[in-house]
Amino acid sequence: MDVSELLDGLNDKQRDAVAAPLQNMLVLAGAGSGKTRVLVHRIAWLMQVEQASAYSVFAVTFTNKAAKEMRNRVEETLKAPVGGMWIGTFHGLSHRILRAHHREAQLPESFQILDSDDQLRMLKRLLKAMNIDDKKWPAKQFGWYISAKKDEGLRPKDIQAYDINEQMMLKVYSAYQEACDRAGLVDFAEILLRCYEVLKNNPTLLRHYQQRFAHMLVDEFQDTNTIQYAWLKLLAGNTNSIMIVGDDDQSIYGWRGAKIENIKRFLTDFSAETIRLEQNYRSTATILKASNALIQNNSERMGKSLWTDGNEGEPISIYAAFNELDEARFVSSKLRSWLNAGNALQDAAILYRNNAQSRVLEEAMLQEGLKYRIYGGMRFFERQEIKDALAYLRLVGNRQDDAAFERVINTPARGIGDKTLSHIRDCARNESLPLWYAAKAIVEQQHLSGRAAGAVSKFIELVEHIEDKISDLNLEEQAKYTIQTSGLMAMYQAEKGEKGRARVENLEELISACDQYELPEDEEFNSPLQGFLAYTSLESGDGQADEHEDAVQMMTLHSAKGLEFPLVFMVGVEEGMFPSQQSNEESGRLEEERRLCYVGMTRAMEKLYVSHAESRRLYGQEKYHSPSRFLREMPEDCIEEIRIKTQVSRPPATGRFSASVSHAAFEESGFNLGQRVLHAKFGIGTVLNYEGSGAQSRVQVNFDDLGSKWLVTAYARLQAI
DNA sequence: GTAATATACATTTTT
DNA sequence: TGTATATTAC
Repeated sequence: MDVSELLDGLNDKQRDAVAAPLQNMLVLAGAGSGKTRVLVHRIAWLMQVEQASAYSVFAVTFTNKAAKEMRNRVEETLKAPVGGMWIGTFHGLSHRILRAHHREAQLPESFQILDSDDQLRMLKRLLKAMNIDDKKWPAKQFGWYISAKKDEGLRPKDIQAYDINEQMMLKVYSAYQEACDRAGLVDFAEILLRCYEVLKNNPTLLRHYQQRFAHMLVDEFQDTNTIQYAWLKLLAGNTNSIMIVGDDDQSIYGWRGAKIENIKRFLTDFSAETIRLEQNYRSTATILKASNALIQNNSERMGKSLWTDGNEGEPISIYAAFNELDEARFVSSKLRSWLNAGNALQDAAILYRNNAQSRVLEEAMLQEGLKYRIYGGMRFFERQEIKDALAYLRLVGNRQDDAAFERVINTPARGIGDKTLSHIRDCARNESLPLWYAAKAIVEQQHLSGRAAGAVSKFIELVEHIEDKISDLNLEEQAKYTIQTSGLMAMYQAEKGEKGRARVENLEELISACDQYELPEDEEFNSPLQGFLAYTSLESGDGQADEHEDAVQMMTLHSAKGLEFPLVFMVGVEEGMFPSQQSNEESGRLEEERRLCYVGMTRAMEKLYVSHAESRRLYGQEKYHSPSRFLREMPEDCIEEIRIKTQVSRPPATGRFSASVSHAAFEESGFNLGQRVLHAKFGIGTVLNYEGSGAQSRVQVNFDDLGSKWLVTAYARLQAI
């Protein structure tokens, strides 16, 4: 392959990054500036020009999807498979190191991974055992605390608890950690922290990896947290060249520990050069102009301004809806026109701030007969039936896995109730035994009633039988046999309705996933099953089928990061929704909300619609939100206010919460709830409610002509009739 | 063990 | 308001 091909079609800045000398580098890559392309070409360049071996390349991403894409594109570019190259997620790569050095990490060879759900169950169990009131101390809080501390690289011994609250947190953290260690379990944060510690405490090992990975690349660096940064720094050592790619303006995960300041820290810690990619190949000039203007309201930016040599495009359309139903209907009708104009639905996306907003939209799509696909939600390997099956397989491979034991001991129901279980738990705690061995001991010591003892020993026999039987089978047969013999299949087959059918299908899907699974050759697993189990924990499985069906994409703004669509709707752009209520001025999270808005806007390639609703039913109550400040931050010449044509025009556009009808005036005027009233524009209706006081009061009227759904806030010009 | 009823609670999410 | 989970009743 001709080396110059690697630089062809790149702009100057991209070329600078790809062909830079071996040094530490920050590529500040704006949205749509071709950063993946740069990363991929850089790897190819290292191999072709710098004679780097595939073994020396280490590339880190946050998601499996990104890792997969990078690998594919590298292979495409080099026109050859690249074995030996480490491309993966922070967790995936750390896990790989832990597997290879489980002894140094003080983990059993068959250690298993706890996902957040497992972690929560584990904590709940622990809290019960420790007699901690679940009401006063919710398990979730502990989970959050533990993960946050681990993300900071802190073990219980590193933490000083100054108040009672933290003392409690610490106590549970310690107990939880002990329980995990005993059971050979690691949670997500533990994977990173444990890997970091292993490397740090084993200089020889560290040197080995430092020497091997001469070329490190990191994607989405603005999302790294403390431990990830420390881990990278450790691996990079003093001599390796590391290229990080990121965009401080797209940092939207501060709430889960990401440290935006890691980018700046990198510049000093690694004395790195900065290259800015500001040419955008995605959006129209108008969309970019508005996005740039918006993000300029943030302080402490590293500074970057996107530009394009493309078309100006259409203005951004802003729609003020009466309420969330109107908003949804607006979106669906626009999508209908889009489809009728010969476009594909899958080229359109609806973005919202929180998942709860999807429902009304979903209903509107259904009504309009438009196919849609909602991102997020339950993933394949997180489903109940799948986790049940995996728990059997885990227990077969690792009898110490208490989490798996708890999950399947009475699934399907085999007459082992709470009482028997607490016997087992007590014994396990007293003797410091894994639950499995405690159960065995209890049966042997005949501490149980006949029936319970029978049930428990039958369970023990079952697991041992499965282990015995599947040892010579291939992975697919192992899964099949386990799902059948455990009785899971029968149990879900007996479950009636659509749900049961779907679960059976999922179990079958799991078996075929086993069939398709390929054990990575260069990773150290003691069995294919071991590899598959790790795979299911680290790769939650994209889940939904029908991916090829033409459908509108619906997702939160967060999950839209990295994607692009010709047509984008950003809905619910109201104060209190976006920026969200809890991200107000005092919280110090406003800038992150603004970045989120920036991310949303820059998803749009051709056309962007932004909408807000004047009234919105939220948690059973009608809320009145003013348009988001973000709307005001978009330059006027980039936007166009639109309204749909109905017989009814909108209420006055501005000052709508001010005092045309004050509370006092309203009462004085003799209006009552249920009163029939006439509005100059909306016609006749019934007064439903009025609330607030003085200049803030609002009157809600249900207008006859608008249908019962149209609850409109009428601000003035009401006449009693 | 399941079904009915009470209660809490409600950004954002990958691994 | 609607959902997920906990508790209680059968």
